[in-house]
Amino acid sequence: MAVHNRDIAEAFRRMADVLDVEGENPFRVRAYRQAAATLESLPRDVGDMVAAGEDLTRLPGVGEDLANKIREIVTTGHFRALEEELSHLPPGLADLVRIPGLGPKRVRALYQLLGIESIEDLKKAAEAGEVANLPGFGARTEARILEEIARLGATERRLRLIDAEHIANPLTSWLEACPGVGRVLVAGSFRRRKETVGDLDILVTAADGADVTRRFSKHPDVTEVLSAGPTRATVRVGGGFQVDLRVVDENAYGSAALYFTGSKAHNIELRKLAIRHGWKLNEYGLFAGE
DNA sequence: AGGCGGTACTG
DNA sequence: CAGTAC
DNA sequence: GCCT
Repeated sequence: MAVHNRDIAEAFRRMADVLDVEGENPFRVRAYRQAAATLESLPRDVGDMVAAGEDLTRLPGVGEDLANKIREIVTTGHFRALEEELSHLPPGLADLVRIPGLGPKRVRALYQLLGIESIEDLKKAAEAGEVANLPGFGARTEARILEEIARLGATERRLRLIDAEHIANPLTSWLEACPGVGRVLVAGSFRRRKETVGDLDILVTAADGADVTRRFSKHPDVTEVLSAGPTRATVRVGGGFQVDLRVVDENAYGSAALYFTGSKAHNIELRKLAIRHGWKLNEYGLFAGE
């Protein structure tokens, strides 16, 4: 059975999760995730490239090492480095870092302090109220963990663009009518008109951000407030769809619109370009370096 | 060999 | 301040 | 881990 890009990407992601929990160098972890993303967006089957003897290191984020690992997976169907790493950990532990709010440090704390080895274990512990007592955790974190676990079963959370639009439009009108709000722009992948949208990134200009995020958090469609501060709020609306609201000053509108429209890869290239010119680019503007 | 994005919110 | 997310 |  042929190995496809998707399978290799999944293996690399799994490797990243395991290394993450093991406390490996975060940049090494990121390299696996980056390569996984490259493979998934690749229009060609990497197996064909291997068969044709093509140079895999030409792919962005794929160097000598990962090219060898891709070849290994394609030709043998095995990924020995992953199997090796997995033997160091309970098999279900690495899954925990996929729960939003849980990074490698918290997962290790759960494992060491409560012996939690899987999402199943975590669910039981959280239901028993044991998680809230851990250092760095609290009642709110515990509640959120349970919600995230419940969401995990639900089928893919991405929405088709048209469905995202039906959520975005009323929110946009509502924000435009909000006192103190100037411009309103739905940025992110929605603005890039991607086929599906994972969340909504709404950019707003206002002088008093805290007031806007506070009002927004009380919008009738908001079912859950994940965070809310003076410049940003993250909420979920009916159906569990995530909406990020960012508030910037009017004079940062242009750079914020650029920044929050992305894509992430595009932003990274732009930042590099700025650095090469001795400048610094962020969501607030383009500035002279240092 | 040395850098790897920069900023905001929670606990 | 550490951890996490974006 | 990759990239410059």
